[in-house]
Amino acid sequence: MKQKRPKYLQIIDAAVIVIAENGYHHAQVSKIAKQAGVADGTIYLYFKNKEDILISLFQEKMGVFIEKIQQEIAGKDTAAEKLYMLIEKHFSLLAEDHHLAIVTQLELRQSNKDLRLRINEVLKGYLNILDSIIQTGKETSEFSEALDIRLARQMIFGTIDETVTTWVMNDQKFDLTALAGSVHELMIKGCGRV
Amino acid sequence: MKQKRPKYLQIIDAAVIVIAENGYHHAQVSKIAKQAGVADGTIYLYFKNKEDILISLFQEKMGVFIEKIQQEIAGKDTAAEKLYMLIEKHFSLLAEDHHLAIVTQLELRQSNKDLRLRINEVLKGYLNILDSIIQTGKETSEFSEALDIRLARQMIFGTIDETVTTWVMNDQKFDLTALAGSVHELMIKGCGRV
Amino acid sequence: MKQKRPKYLQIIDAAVIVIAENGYHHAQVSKIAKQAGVADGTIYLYFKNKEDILISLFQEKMGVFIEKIQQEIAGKDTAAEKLYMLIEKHFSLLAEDHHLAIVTQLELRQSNKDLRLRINEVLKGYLNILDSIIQTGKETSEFSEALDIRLARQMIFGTIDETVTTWVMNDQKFDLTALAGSVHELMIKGCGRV
Amino acid sequence: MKQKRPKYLQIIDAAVIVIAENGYHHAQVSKIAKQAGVADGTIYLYFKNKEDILISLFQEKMGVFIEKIQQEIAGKDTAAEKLYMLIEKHFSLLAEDHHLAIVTQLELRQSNKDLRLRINEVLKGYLNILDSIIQTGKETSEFSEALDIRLARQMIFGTIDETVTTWVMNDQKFDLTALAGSVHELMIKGCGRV
DNA sequence: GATGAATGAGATTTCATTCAT
DNA sequence: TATGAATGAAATCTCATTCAT
Repeated sequence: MKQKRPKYLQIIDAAVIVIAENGYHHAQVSKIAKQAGVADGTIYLYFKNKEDILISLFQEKMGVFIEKIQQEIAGKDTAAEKLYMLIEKHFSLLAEDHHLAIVTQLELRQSNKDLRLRINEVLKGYLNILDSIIQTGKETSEFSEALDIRLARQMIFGTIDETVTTWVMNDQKFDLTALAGSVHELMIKGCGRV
Repeated sequence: MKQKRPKYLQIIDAAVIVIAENGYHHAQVSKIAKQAGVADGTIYLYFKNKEDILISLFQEKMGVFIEKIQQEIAGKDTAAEKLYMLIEKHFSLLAEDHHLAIVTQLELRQSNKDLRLRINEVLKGYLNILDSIIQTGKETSEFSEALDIRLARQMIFGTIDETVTTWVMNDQKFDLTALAGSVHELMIKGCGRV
Repeated sequence: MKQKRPKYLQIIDAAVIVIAENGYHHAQVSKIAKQAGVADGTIYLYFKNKEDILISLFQEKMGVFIEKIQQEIAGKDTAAEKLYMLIEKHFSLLAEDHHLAIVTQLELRQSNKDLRLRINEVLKGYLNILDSIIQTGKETSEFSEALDIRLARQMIFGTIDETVTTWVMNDQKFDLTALAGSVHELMIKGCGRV
Repeated sequence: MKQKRPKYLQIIDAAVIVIAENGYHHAQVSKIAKQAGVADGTIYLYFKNKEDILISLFQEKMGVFIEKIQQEIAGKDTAAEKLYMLIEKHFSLLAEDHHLAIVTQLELRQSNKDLRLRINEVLKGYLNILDSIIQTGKETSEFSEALDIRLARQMIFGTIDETVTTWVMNDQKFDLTALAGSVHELMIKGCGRV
């Protein structure tokens, strides 16, 4: 018997769609409720307030994101392979969900400082994966032993993020996933031994 | 006789301060007017609307930014040296103006999609410099001939931007300019020949 | 076998506590239900709507109030003695139940005009006792024969009510019951023969 | 040249009318604005928020109230005469302004605890006049030297207030001002020497 | 009788922009 | 040019009540 999808997820998915299609500032609670097929007030049975929807949205989606990436890289031996899977998965997961891509790359960044600080907390889980890949790479001598982990992390995340944002800004016209190889190569060279 | 500073610039400088100190969403036109020492209505003699203030702000400040960077790299011979100056200047110019750093890295990103598209237009001038450095590097064989210019640009800009944002988010506690060397090294390795 | 306390009274007592502790405007039906240990919907099996809870509360509590006062004054001979018992009992009954005092003196007065008109209906039972005491006093010539019953009633009720309200507003810090004698003296002089 | 009536008073007068005619809970800011002939937003140029309108209303009206009463009693010699003027003026001022009477006796009492505490602050000015009349009466031996000032004040204010409220509740059908004499007599007897 | 998840109407306040002076 | 008082649209959230189980 198919279990009824909990309203909690129903609302989060509705929020992604509404924000992606209307923009952060035009994503009224009433629109989200309508999209989710519930009454306005029902939203507040599952979320404390509007901001809570957005944080939960990010946590929920980023949680799945991190989990999938961890599954993929667990089976890989080298840091280079792990990094490739991370980039490839990052690109493909967003390429598969255009709405989510718009929300994470453009709309959620319009939130205020407080919200962004809380989003950054969630983001730490992702950055920790990156750090551990880099650390592994240094230990196996795949990467330069002089490599500053924080800088390397900023390079990798900054490059990935900038690439995805460019792709979204260009209306997702080119094949994002196809870039994984080249981006990976750049990163590996940057991290690599001289 | 010293010319009276045009109100236009007076208002832009006021906007930078008000946005940096109050945040994008609390930077009301009336606050900017007060900081600039003019009446609310006066703002509209110099700017079409609030969005116009923000775009003008970015144009004005980015214009100076680009000009200074171009001056610095004009005297350098190699692509590597040019890239170093760009990174160093990028870091030092923002390190010198904390208000501006907050505005460009955090606050202006809360603007809506339309405004950010127009900001991206302004940003192109900066990215063009980057492209020409990379192109030069490829022509002189400093950089790999297989290097994808767009990807390299995204790596360099993404890394610089992520580094500055991290610095601002950490309340500008560490020495940003001191990172120029390490960041440059990473970029050069990423762009370099195998 | 002790009969199970009817839910009806259970809910009324819960309402007194919730209103006293949270204030009239924060006394949601759901809070009253929780305090009473029943489900929200159960409330509506015993009361027509929220207003009905409040009126019933006042009826129930005022009924006991009137009954006790009538018992006390029945044994007294003179109007003066009857009036003393009324004042003393009025003060002592509220001094014994701080929650109820807050509800009747402060919170229930925030109700709208309609509700207060209906509360006034209930109050008439009390005012009738007052009227009959005054009438008795006039007949026995304890009180001035020129005494206007309605005015005398307003004086007595107004004074008692104002005194209790002052006591509640001052966080019930002084001994309300101890004032019965002085208040009684004032009233007797006001009502008395020249 | 007739000076334009300040918007501040215009809005307060509008608030009295709207609250009297619609009841406290249906007196939306937009209704008050419409009645005052200004835009909704204009209200907030003169008042911090809705509660501020109500407090200002009470202060403004009570200020006039107190001033007029003080003028009247200043010319009187005995405490009894002063008390008579106070009662007579209290009744007549409210009898002249039915809207205001409804607002002070019924509607404003529906406000929350905070607001009522602030209203009580304003009321103190009135109660101080009462206290000084009673004090004077005691000093001139018009009143009993054993008279408790606080109790006497509660009797007088309680009786006046209860009388006015009864009058308002009865749709102002009887002649309130005509009661001044009888009420005064009651009070004087209550306060008087045995 | 009892439950409690779901409903949906309704109002305060902000702030970019205008325009008469 | 410069002013600043006035405008008015727009959206979050609460909570009394219902009804399927």
